Amino acid sequence: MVKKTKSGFKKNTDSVSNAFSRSGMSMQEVESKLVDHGIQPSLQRIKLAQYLLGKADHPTAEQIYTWAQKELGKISLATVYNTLSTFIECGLIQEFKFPHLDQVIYDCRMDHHFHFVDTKSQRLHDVDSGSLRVQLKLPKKFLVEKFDIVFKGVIED
Amino acid sequence: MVKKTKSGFKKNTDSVSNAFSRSGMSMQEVESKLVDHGIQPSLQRIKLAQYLLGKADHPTAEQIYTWAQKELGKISLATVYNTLSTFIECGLIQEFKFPHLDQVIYDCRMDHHFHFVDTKSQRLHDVDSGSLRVQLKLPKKFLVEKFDIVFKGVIED
DNA sequence: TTTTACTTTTAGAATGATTCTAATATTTTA
DNA sequence: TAAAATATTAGAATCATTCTAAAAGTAAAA
Repeated sequence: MVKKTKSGFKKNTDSVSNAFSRSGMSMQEVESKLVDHGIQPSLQRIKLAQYLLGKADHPTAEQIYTWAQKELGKISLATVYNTLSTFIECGLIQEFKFPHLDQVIYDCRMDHHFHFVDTKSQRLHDVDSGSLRVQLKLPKKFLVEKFDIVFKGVIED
Repeated sequence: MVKKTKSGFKKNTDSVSNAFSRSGMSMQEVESKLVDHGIQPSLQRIKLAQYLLGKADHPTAEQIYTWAQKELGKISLATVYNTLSTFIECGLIQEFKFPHLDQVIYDCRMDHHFHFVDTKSQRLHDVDSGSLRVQLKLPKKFLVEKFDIVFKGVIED
């Protein structure tokens, strides 16, 4: 379980490199963000959160794992999945599944938004919910609670 | 490969039951539909097409397999998947992947349409493309070629 | 502190949908 | 009919993700 703690706890920061000291959030900033979300800030969680919140762009679990291995030297793939589940549970990130991709992608944007898939690069771009208007005519017994949209296309150079 | 043939060919119709003689298409109708699409009408293909085109409602491969086993007595799961691929390749059906489901669903509607997921029953309902209007404001370099929408909600009794 | 109770991390096994492989059966063409 | 092509099959392989059960780490109680 992930429980709130009044104060953070000591971490074995021995093997911490500071590849990100210059980009994204600092360890401290990430740490308090985790605490804010009720997540105990272990080293692995801080590092993964740092990547997810500051550096990554719609990464897959595999990409996160690869990055984390470089960063931490050694981490279990199970930890990556466990941590991602925890982050999702606690509302730090969301996950998306796309028809064109057999892997889940993780997204640090927590607002309601959509995605554009560049079919050339396979890269994802965010589409703000404000840039979209949807009108739907259905029999009134269909009560729509939410909808997902994925746009596919190319990006002109 | 699936090649056009001038005429149909003999099938071992020995074990054919006619559970569907009263609903959906007849074997003959299905057979010519297959031929129209350049698909050699084997017994397995006819039966699966009969199910997909006339009886099934957004089935998964598993459901198709289960039905086919009852209908044909014996059929390989690989045949089900092979046949579905063939049907898709030849434009007889489409496949859809949904975020809420870990299996592909197969759809005999070939027009552009969308889906509504009833979160109570998990059942899918078709949404005609005409019942939807989407306005999108993106930077002009984003050239949208297509989009998928999935609506989620409940159906009032 | 020291003990005790939790929580986190881990390696590797398990799962489950789908695809692959390579052999056999069936059908078409020559 | 023989030869060539296509279809079907059982079972193995794949691959992302989840599960399991043990080991390591951390916090709170005594």
